Amino acid sequence: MEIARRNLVRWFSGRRLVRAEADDTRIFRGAELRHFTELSGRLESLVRRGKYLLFAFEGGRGLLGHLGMTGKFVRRTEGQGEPYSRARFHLDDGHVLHFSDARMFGRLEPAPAAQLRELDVVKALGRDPLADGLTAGQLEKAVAPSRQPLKVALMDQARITGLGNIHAAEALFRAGIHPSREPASLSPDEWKRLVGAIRATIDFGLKEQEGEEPVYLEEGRSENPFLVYGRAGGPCSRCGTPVESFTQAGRTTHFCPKCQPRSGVHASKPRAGKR
DNA sequence: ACCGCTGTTCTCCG
DNA sequence: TCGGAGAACAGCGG
Repeated sequence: MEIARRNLVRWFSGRRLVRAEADDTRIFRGAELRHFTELSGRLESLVRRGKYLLFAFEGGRGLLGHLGMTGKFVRRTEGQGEPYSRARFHLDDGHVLHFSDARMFGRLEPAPAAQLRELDVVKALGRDPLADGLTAGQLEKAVAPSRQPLKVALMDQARITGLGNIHAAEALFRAGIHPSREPASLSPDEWKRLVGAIRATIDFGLKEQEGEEPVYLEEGRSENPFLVYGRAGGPCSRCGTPVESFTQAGRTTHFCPKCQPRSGVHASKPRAGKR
């Protein structure tokens, strides 16, 4: 999402939106299409909060954007097609920015720019490690109260925002902490390692995609760039032990059983009032 | 050809 | 309230 933001800022820089048009799909979340097609002019600001983008256009109009699973912004030239293009920004330099999204889990919801931060889904977001900074203490305060397994708690956008399934697994691997650990059981040193690992995971992801057009995991890459995600059955990149996977809250979690030992894991479901 | 997976929320139940 | 299951949707690989 941060790469998408940087691309959009660059593409819009010094240019004007001369025409916005789109297909009427669920990405507009029921809003009237004219609220989108009325957008025009300069992009005055583009702020990212977690996985959301807050667009502010000249004239006070705005958009709340989210890529969902398969959404992406791509730049094409006028007249050039783009598969699964759902909405298009025509710029005054002959380029067209497409919001392309096969599964349409993404969102491009028109709203007055001044109100974007007040939308419920935005207000509900926790601290953003990249935009706000994150200390070990802040991470602990946000995540330790969760009764969920640690990886699930890290993906809870109301605690800290921005981590999805891949980055949560990658951060836990870097920190050497098992994804099923009970958040309240982490030591001060583990919180410190985890916050550093989150930062390293984000930095790695940014560096990895720097200057690239948005790509899917499988496109344009011969090889999985992640340390543990998607490597089930294969050797751990650090110790060679076979990587394992299991399901947490409906998502697949990958981890190395040796680098991320099971000590301190949830017994199962901790019951209140145990002694 | 079918089945089971997929960088994400959101709602509906128990 | 919290947490799990299923839904929204379409493609891809085994």
